[in-house]
Amino acid sequence: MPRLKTTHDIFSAIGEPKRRVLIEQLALKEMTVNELVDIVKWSQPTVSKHLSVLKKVRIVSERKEGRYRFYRIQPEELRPIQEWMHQLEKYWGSTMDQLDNYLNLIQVKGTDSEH
Amino acid sequence: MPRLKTTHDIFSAIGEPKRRVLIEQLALKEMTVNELVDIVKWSQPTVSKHLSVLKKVRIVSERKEGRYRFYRIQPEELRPIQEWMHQLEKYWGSTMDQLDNYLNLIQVKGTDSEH
DNA sequence: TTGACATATTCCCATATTGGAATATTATAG
DNA sequence: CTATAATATTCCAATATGGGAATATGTCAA
Repeated sequence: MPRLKTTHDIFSAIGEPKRRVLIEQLALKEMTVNELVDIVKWSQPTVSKHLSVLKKVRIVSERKEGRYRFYRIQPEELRPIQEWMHQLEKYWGSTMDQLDNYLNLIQVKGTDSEH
Repeated sequence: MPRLKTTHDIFSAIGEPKRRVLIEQLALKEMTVNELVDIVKWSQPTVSKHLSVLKKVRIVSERKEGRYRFYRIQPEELRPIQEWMHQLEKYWGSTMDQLDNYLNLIQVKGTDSEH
């Protein structure tokens, strides 16, 4: 048998670098497709398509207003990832905890959203 | 221009469900390829290949011992993911923090590694 | 209404990805 | 040495993916 389907969950969604960039931008504020296009400098269809998969996995939601569509992050949807990481931490103790503390302490350098 | 390359970083690596299963198993203990095969019930080449990409992104390391190869998790390599999430949290305040607390409190149900 | 704007969708192509099967490689046992 | 165990690698086929270009859709402005 050939291969199965590629489930489109949160994990695979953020596997795409461009999608991460979109998320980073939308983390700052709700935005319109063209606003995003202006910022990231990709074609409008490219942005729309990526938004579409982000929408499918619920990490972004869409609000229509006239001919504009505002996209906004749904942070809770990152929960599965956090949970997954925490599950793993259970078996490692220190290593990741240290990181956690480190990060909580230093609230850190610039956003790394270089595109 | 057609498309570019798919950078093989940690994010895309854990986008694959099977790879997550392998990580979950290796989180418990260092293991051999065949041990993993016994557990997950996929073909040996399938396991080896996934291990190979996990190795490439450094989330697992390999220790040779005779004809056996022990694979082990390198937890620090999940750091970029944690950092990324934390960066995002900066802009959201409560939502994810609450989750964080919740998770730290209840150290939780069984592993969800059903295969 | 009509034209322009904002966005989504479709079609196509190049490439990436995964799994299976077969085979190569390495190392140990006998 | 040789057979076999443990694992990696190669080759192949099916499918998924992402981008470009063109087009469709919906909505406002004049």
